[in-house]
Amino acid sequence: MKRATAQNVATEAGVSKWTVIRAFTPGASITEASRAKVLEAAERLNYRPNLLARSLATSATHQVAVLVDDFANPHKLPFLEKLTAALQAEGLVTMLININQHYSHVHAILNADQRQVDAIVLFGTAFRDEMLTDHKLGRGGPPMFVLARDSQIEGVPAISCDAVVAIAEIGKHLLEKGYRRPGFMAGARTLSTALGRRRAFKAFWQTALGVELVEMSAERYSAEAGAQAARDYLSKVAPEDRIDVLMCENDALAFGAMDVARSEFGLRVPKDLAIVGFDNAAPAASPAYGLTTYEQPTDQMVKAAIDMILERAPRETVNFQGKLVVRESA
Amino acid sequence: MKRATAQNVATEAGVSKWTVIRAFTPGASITEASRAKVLEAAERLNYRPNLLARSLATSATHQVAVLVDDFANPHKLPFLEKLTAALQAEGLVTMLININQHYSHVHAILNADQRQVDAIVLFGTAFRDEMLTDHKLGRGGPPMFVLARDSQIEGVPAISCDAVVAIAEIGKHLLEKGYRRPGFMAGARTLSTALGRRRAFKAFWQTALGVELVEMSAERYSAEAGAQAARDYLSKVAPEDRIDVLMCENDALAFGAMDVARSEFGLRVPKDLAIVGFDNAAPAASPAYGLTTYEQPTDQMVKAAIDMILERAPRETVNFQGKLVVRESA
DNA sequence: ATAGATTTTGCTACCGGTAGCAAACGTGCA
DNA sequence: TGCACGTTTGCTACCGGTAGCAAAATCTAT
Repeated sequence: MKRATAQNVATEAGVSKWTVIRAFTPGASITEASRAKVLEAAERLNYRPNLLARSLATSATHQVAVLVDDFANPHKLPFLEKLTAALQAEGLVTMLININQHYSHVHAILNADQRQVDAIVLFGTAFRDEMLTDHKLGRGGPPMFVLARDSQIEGVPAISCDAVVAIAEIGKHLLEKGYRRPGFMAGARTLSTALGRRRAFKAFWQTALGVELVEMSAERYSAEAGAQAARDYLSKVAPEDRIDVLMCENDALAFGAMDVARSEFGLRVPKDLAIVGFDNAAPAASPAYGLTTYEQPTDQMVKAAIDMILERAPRETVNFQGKLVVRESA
Repeated sequence: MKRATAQNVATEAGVSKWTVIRAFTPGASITEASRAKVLEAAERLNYRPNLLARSLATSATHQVAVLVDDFANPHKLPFLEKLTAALQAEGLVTMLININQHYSHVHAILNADQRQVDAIVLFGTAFRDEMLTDHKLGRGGPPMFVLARDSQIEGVPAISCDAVVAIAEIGKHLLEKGYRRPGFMAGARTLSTALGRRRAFKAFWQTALGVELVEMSAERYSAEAGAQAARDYLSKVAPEDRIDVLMCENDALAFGAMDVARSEFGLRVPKDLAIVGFDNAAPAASPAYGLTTYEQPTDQMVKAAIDMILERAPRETVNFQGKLVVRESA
């Protein structure tokens, strides 16, 4: 049984298909009598308008592609929740695209473009700038935005949390607490400049105390990778030579690092090793971790993204200020 | 600058638009010469086919709506990762729909239907059966599937993890460990029958020892809600009257319960109170929790869902067997 | 009753592809 | 050279809507 079309309903109701359309268009010029007649016929035939056809005619799909590559970060889930809710509140639908080895940004952007999405949001994905600048992906396609990550790319505005301000606040807190031998754990080395946190943290200690940062890097942004990186460092360096505070590029890494420090090396956090994360993911608040971390203003960021997508705000990079969440770990 | 259409490319290349289409259709009847000519013209005009128009003509969008309402459960993220990856591997795209107070199942299903999705997956969402049975949503629309939850609804097959088998395994383990006073924490009371775990757990103890289950329920499926439910119970019941093992409907609840038991009531887990979860979410493996839990066979479930969507397998309810993951907490 | 204004309805053309048939083309063989 | 045959190309019709104009119907005022 095929679905009924406006034409079918029109025949059933004894009017033209344009009258049917009008009955379903709020504010259209139509008499109550015809509207009622049409709606009744539509009900009988179980008619539901075809949004695909509408999108084709109006060239607006009200679909937004959201690219994600980092499903190991628990912080992504509530963020994604807010993003989808906000999009839906504006009548937009989320096309969730999983970027991985089998499905690159190029794939994703090409596909989203051909599906005529209204916008493409790179939600914290790790990409090389060349990919977007070299490639012809930019021209003529839907507007692109980078959310929760930096972007230096012309024409691709970023909506992110100001790393310099955040790191300054974190650094100040650590300095006051008396930590003097800082370490930094980055995820996915080649792309870690993406967040600017490493750079800012390094610069902070350089300026404040003239000390050199101990750097380590995890394979990916996940608790397991963070655990492994911490394990490598701790088993390599003698207790007396170790850092006294470890800043992790995000909470996922910090959870892994804290687990290893405590359970495999018997270190007390923060007494033997203080740990700081970034994102304020849910487990950070748990007494099991009590992780000092930095909370991104996700509500503001989501709102800003939506405003740009809908052209209610200029499409240019914006940085928001988050807030330090001090807990037991540092 | 508008996007180029097949007609534009045709004019540019000096052929008809059907020849252009053929140049982009694998296996179509076309000479190498024309194909080259067309591809070159297409390149010049930066032509990209419009999948919306194709979908309209072929009535296949290769889009699958995935409904989620439970973003507080960390288990959802890796599961969603697998699901999207598997869909993408089959050329399907995920329309992620966030079910919440402002956007009901009815909204979501109506919208997805009008967008002509190829299938709708209710991914662990809590819905009342009447909603799907009463409503005309079923008829004529895309096929619907329930993933990671039970479904008694005619025509809406479920792909889930066998609760009876799972609970039997968990129960057997707890019995062997010597626990005798079991408690169960459900999420979202009105819908908790959805998972069948409570029922199975109750029946298990009834049959095995003839003991009555102590039941508590959380407002939602989240760590916070689990914490609150545990707090209510522990502060109400004197230490000597308490249960000795608490089975939580999912890990999110278990994390909250364990946090409260340890940090607010000073209980040792599992000595004073053993705790069991369900899902084997990432933090369960962390030494900070060491949660004994049950792992759903997500890979199998995803594969089964895809097979049903693509009609490679009969569209009927299937139950898979997961496996018990024993850790320190019980 | 009638002219004029206003509302309602129907129409053509279009969005950008696909399906499948018919005509044009090229080739091999008698 | 002519014909049959297979391949390539172009065509009409269609998918299910929208835009905006023209015709028809209704309303208002004289």
